[in-house]
Amino acid sequence: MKARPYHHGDLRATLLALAEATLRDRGPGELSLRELAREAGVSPAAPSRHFRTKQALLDALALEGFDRVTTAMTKLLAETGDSFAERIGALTRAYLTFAIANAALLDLMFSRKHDPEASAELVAAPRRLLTLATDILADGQRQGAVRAGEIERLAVPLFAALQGLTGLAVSAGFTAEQIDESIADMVVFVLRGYAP
Amino acid sequence: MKARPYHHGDLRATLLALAEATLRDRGPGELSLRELAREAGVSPAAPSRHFRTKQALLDALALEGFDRVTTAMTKLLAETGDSFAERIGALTRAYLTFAIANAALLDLMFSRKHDPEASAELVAAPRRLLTLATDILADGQRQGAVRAGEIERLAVPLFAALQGLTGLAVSAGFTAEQIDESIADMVVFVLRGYAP
DNA sequence: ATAACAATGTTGGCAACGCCTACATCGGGG
DNA sequence: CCCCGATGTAGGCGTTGCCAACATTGTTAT
Repeated sequence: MKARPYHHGDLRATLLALAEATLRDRGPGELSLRELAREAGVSPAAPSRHFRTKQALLDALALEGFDRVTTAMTKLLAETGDSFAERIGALTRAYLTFAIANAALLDLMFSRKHDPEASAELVAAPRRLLTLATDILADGQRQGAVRAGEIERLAVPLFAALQGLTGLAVSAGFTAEQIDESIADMVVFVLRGYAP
Repeated sequence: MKARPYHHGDLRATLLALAEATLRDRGPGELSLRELAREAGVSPAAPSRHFRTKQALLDALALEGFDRVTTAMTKLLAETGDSFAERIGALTRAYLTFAIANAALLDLMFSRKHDPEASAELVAAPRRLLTLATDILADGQRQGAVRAGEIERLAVPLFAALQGLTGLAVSAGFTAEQIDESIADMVVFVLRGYAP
């Protein structure tokens, strides 16, 4: 029986979890591979087995973030009614909730700091998120709640408003009440913007 | 006469200029005080006279960015007609133009990495930018182009859309044509959203 | 004039960091 | 049973941000 086995067991997952914790409550600048290794009780060079570079770890973290947010949102949207207004509200609420609970992670996800052509996955991940919204818009068009037009182009203001709202809510430290208000306002704004 | 005088002359301004250049074309991660000093032809510790810490330099850079964008936008707005639609269009165009030309700088300005309470200036700087927009909204209300409501709250979707659009345009690498399209779309969207 | 002074830049050094190469240890498949 | 790939360790290189002590300059007061 060893106090500390030579092999860690699941270093990769442990590192990702520790990294996210550090990211959340100490900021991205404080994230150091060596310190992660220390916290995991492992040698400074061990993480390199799983992430060849620090950026690789950040990319993996971002990818995990995209997975989490898309599954969370698809799940919530599945439990939501079919009306365009309802779905826009659910979309906004879900995204804003995630953004506030994972501000630093979201920053990381959209920071254009990933290597030039990045991993193919990191390019595809945001697209799945995007599709969630374009699908809602397409449904809205079928229901007559959204005016005609090319979906991809119609979607731009929606993305922009959503992404911008999260930034605002986080950086301004919105209270729960302000969040509710801004979601309601945003839904009204979007419904009017897309009305035929 | 000395080839390199002991005193630099205007190290502070030089450092800021070099830092912005580096930021623009090599990214924020590549910004090193020592390298800036090297490029300025000065000893590694010299910058500390003007910026006690690296973050202090970044804060100064962000502040300068806010100054530049607000003056650019106020100037452009001064040359613009009085109609709400015109002013919203000019606002959007001006901000988007700046954002695309100074993507990394804008990132820095809104990165919530500035020290907790930051310098008072860094808190006030975004507010001046914000006021530019709220003033337009207030004018719009007087003209009857904007529905009634508390300005600060009404402004949230506008800020969100504006800020989000810049992020989208930069990260997706919008072409000049796409930029024009998205500005037009955004104006329509906003006008509908605020119509009484 | 000149002495005191604050501002500015230099030198040297510290600890931490990311990353690299070579080696050690484990566990599972021939 | 043994070998081999996967995983972790050891040690080291070059760089970084930051600090303390010292040097140089321009100004200001006497």
